[in-house]
Amino acid sequence: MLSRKTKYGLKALSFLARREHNEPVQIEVISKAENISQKFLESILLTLKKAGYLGAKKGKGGGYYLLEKSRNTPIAAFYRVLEGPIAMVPCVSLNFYEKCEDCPDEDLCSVHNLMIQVRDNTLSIMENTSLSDFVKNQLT
Amino acid sequence: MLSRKTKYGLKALSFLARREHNEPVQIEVISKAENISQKFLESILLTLKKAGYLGAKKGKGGGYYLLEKSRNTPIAAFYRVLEGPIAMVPCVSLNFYEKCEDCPDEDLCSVHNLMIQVRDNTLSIMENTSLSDFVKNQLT
DNA sequence: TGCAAACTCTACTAAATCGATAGGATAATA
DNA sequence: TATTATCCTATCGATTTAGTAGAGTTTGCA
Repeated sequence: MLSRKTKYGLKALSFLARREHNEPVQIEVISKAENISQKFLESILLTLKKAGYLGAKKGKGGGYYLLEKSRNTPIAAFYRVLEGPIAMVPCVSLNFYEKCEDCPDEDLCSVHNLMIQVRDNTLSIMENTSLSDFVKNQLT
Repeated sequence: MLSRKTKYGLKALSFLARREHNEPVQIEVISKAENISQKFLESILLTLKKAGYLGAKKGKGGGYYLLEKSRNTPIAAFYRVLEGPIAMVPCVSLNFYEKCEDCPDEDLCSVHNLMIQVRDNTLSIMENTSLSDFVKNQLT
């Protein structure tokens, strides 16, 4: 299940990407447009900024803005920052690998082998969908 | 992320399916073979029994056994019983659908549209992998 | 009949995570 | 220097997770 954090983060990115110009938008504007608790969104946008996907400007006329390169960034990248591993089990994670304590041999674990398939499929979608693509199939 | 409950449940099903005959196996045997806390496994197997995938026999020589039809049951079915929805967001779930409060129009939500793709891909794997298939690619 | 084996069921708990909220610090603008 | 808006830390209640404890029930067997 997607956490609200990730969902809200993607919606906010989507909101910013739908604008033609990457100009600062106040948190309040995004939170109202997307029906997200403002304080919660605040921390999410900060995370995305620290990860290098958003810029921020303080003071009057300030806000968060999309960094141009983020338009070509795959959703997988945002997902990893917001949610963590894409894999359903740490032992098949590419970026967050961890061995299972209970499993002596991964190659013989049926769960492991199935989850590799699931990961590959999910990954192929998330890696091949950029933020621009993500936003493309909708109006406004 | 897969919960331990689901992971253990699938491992236990896998253990039972790897045996040729569907004869009762004590919880203790499964828990030791698969390195699962016995008490925890107890409740998981009970769940799978109540869902109609396992049989149980009490007393000496008793234990849990696989119902033959479970061999042809897709992993998706076990997953739903153990973990819940396969979809990452309730608004794209086939079996556990719920509308998002924050989303006025699902068709215009980029998260919704992406998660439909992810769901379809994951589903196609889990619906097309039976317990027998699941176990096929391993020894012992 | 009675005992032991094994599942059944209810209840409880410690720890972690989630989804926020509060409030002050910092920086930019006018 | 006052205002605006992000930055940052800390806290919190509710829920979920991963178990544990222990008594109850059914079955097989001597």
